[in-house]
Amino acid sequence: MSSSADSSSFPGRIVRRALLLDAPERAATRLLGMILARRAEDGTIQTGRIVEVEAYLGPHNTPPDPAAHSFRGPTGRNRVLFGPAGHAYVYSIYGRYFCMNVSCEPEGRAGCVLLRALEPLGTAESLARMATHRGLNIEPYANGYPLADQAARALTSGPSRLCQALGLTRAAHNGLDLLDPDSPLQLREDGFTPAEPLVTPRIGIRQAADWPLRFALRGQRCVSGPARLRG
DNA sequence: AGGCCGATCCTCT
DNA sequence: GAGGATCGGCCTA
Repeated sequence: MSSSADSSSFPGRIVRRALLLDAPERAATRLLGMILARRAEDGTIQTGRIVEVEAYLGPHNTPPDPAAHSFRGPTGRNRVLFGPAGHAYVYSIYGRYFCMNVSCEPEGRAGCVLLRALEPLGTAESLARMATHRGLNIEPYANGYPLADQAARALTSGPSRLCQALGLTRAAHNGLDLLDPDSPLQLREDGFTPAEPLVTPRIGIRQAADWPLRFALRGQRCVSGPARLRG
């Protein structure tokens, strides 16, 4: 048998739910440095370290967050946000992409954290799988690390890129408990301790465009956005 | 029933 | 730096 640990089990250990039972700004900074890990139906896994996030506030806040999907209360699409902390909220955008959030706060409060970028992790085989998911040529990934900066960014720098790389869809992943050891999509931690994050306004929104709710790890190559927002 | 628009990405200039 | 793809969801009527 030549099944490497990488392709059969997730790295690190499951995150404690208490870390996410909190306001989105605090949950967001705690998510930085954690690992998002997905097990595909064929048993392979794809993983990345979270390097950029954005907080979206629930409608109970004053003032409420007009950029949040929960702004106008529960709907069929956003109901996961009003449920318990630590679940995946995956939605489709522009008809062709998905974005993924982590719900936070106690049940009834709809705060959440958008995952905007990952540093890809894993073996060459795993990186190549992510490249295939992204529709990229696997050749730059077939030898594993070190990955060129440009190749790493092409994989997982951006909220919809990371969903593509990990094969995340609304149909398969929306509502999953990220802290359940049997879940095919989990949040893990491996002892990585990030420094104080860069804090900026959120990207790509029109409402509340100046609220400082984007958090990124300084010096991380996969952080998205224009240079001045990448630390 | 219909219209509008987006927490994006990619291509081209 | 700008524009197009593409469609589900939410709002108005």
